[in-house]
Amino acid sequence: MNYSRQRESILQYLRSTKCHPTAETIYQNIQSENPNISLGTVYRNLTLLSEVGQIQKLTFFDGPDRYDANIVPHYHFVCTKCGAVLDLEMDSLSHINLLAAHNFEGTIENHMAFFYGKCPNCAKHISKEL
Amino acid sequence: MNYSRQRESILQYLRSTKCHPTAETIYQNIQSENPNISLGTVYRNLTLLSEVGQIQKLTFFDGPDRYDANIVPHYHFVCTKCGAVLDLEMDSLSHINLLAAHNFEGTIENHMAFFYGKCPNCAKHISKEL
DNA sequence: CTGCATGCAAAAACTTTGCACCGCC
DNA sequence: GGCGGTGCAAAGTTTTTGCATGCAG
Repeated sequence: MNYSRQRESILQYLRSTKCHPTAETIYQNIQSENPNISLGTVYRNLTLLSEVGQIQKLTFFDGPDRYDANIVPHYHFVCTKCGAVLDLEMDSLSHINLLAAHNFEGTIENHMAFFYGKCPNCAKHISKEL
Repeated sequence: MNYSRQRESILQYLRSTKCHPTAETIYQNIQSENPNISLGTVYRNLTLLSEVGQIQKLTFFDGPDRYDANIVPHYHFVCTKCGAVLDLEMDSLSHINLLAAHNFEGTIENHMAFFYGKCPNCAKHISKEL
């Protein structure tokens, strides 16, 4: 994989934020550094980087996929009110792979999990309204 | 919500199968009963039914969303080889909500999880090849 | 009748891809 | 120079929506 300024820029941006941005958001935020970059290039590089494991692709219910440069296993929270995606500080749930494998004839390699509810901000506002 | 033959048909079909079909698959399979039904109607009803909690929408990494008439909490397995989606027989992991809530200021309402690996069929074929 | 539901087709939303050109090594 | 990467635009895929019409209550 050759060096490319665009890919570098994407990776830098992704590492600089905890927002789990979408391809579109990344595109907009690196345009100052890469005035001529195209959205297609952003997608191509995001796909590439996640294939080689340098970043992680996050797919939730709604909206476009999001990306995360934090490849240490961790879990995500999605706010059902404002849509924010946050990292959760919690231990690995690797034990649940065993639970899943228990009555299963195939092999369990891994799992994907996310949690949802109200984020700290929205929870605060809701409690005020009551 | 008024009665509609189309919605009834979608629900019936979904309840008759364990395949977790996509909107497209549902559409194709109920055409014999509903020759003039449109894909838009299928989507509209699937959205409606999942909003009122009569069915469940499943979003995985790739491909279109899938739907499940089994609304008893349960988990899914996705085969990384053939793409099959299977139900897992395992207990609820509701305890993981507590783990997630532990260092978190917001509220955890629920979680979504799926497991991936090789399904019984693919696992069998792979072990033969070795 | 009144309003929700439908069929149809267009469009929206998101992502991938073909192609000619460009830049890394 | 060769090969991988890019920009651009077109096309692909999945889902939603506007509108006129149809059916349930």
